[in-house]
Amino acid sequence: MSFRYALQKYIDHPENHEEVLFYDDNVTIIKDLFPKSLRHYLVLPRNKQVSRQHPQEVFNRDYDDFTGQQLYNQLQNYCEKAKDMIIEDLIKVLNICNDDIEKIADLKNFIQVGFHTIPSLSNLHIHVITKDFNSPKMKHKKHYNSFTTSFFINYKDLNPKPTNNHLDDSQKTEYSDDDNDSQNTDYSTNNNNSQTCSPDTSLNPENIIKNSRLICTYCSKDFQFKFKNLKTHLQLEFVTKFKRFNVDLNKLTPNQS
Amino acid sequence: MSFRYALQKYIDHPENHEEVLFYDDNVTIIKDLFPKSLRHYLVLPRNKQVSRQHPQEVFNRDYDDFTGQQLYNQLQNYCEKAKDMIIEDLIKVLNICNDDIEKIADLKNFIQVGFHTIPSLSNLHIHVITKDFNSPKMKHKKHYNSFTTSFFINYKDLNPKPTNNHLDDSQKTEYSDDDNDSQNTDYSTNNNNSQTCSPDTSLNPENIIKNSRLICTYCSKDFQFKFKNLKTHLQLEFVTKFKRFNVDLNKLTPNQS
DNA sequence: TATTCCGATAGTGAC
DNA sequence: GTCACTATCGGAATGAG
Repeated sequence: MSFRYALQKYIDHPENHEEVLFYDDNVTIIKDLFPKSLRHYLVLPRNKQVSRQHPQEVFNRDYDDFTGQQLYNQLQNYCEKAKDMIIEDLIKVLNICNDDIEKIADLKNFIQVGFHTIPSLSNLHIHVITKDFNSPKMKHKKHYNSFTTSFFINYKDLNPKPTNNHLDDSQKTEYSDDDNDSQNTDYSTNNNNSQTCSPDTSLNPENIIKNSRLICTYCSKDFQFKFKNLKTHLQLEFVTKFKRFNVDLNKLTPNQS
Repeated sequence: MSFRYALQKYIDHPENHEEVLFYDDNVTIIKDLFPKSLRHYLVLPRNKQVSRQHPQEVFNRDYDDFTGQQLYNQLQNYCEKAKDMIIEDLIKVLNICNDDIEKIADLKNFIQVGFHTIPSLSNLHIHVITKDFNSPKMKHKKHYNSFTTSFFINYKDLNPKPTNNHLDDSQKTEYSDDDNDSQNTDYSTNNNNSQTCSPDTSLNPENIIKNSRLICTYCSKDFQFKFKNLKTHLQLEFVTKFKRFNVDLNKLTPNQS
């Protein structure tokens, strides 16, 4: 078995692995073993047919026992569950009051959910990850850009049912809001395709993560291709964001409670 | 004083420095502090006017007290002296009999003399160096290619008096040999400009040492741009060449007797 | 874009 | 192309019998 099936074991035998946070017949939810942020979980559909799909097509076909739309809705619930698990964990770690709605809402907005355009691991997996990107395992430009450019596909953008997701304000209509959940979540990323590249290469997803400059997700500062500088800066942004909590920042370790 | 005048001290105060092997009013001869071969000496003209010349022009003008041709002839003698010093040193180190003409002739052919097209150090300096290029200080491609491509200007090719140096066999005539010394020396290098590059960049000396592939000077094997592989190979070639001498090869240390 | 190892490539600073 | 330091960029292997 090649490295491309490194996630298979969590699908086949979720009960055997420490890093499994939850499983049922439909999904396994694990801590990413190489977390790129303070919290970085993966939702793994266990259905064999689904697990071998590519992100861009998984919801645009039907399966033996369910439609693409049904699958989308089902997995969306598991993604919400993964988000909730992150929130619950952070509430504990950060000593947040359960009724501090503002802080909790802020944390929810600090989580993004979606796929990589070209995953290296073959088993379909959904990233549920906080947006600090402050982690020792965040080691190079492609790591960062895989979450902060259009290489990252937000889960919401894959809903096979047409919505107003892709319409700008002038095109929005009142009836378009029917099926969207009304949570105050923000899955958006810095999909800065507008950088000057030759047109052919900019369309290639591999080149997007290779050639996109490093833009801070907090403040949009451009670090060109100086990854170390970005790392230092992200650590500062992290401290700025989390120092208001009653906790030793050194104990905010990626995927560790 | 910037690093570009690192050699100035040997010109101003040759008596103060351990690495000075010889000096008189005209030149200082030193061991290169970062030898790129088993033996790597530098001949430094001490005349202020001469010291600030560029290699390509130094012999094509006249000076207050001598002509370019006179300077060329004078420095040629000092280069021969530096070569002789290397030979004498190696005869000792390698336990060679003084009457072993063959081995000594072979060593002479194993030394090259000349300039870098674009020296980084401003004081004019002539490299007198064995052609093994087997040294811990040989650290990257530019080091190697600066001695083995047309970036290296053989001293003989700078004689301002027209000779047959640049004529091919069909153009050679009997009168053209008048002023050349008749020693059995070979200053030639692998000036492989014929590698496929775009014409504009291949003419740029900086691009020659950057873009020329790494070719073994012993066997012409092409190592592309794999410098580490070349290093390993040069060490093997070195052992092959010197194992016939009665000496522990580990003691053949660059510029150390 | 899974990681890790190794090495090639590139920029800087040096007083 | 001086050196030495740091960092970025780039390829290859990775399994299992």
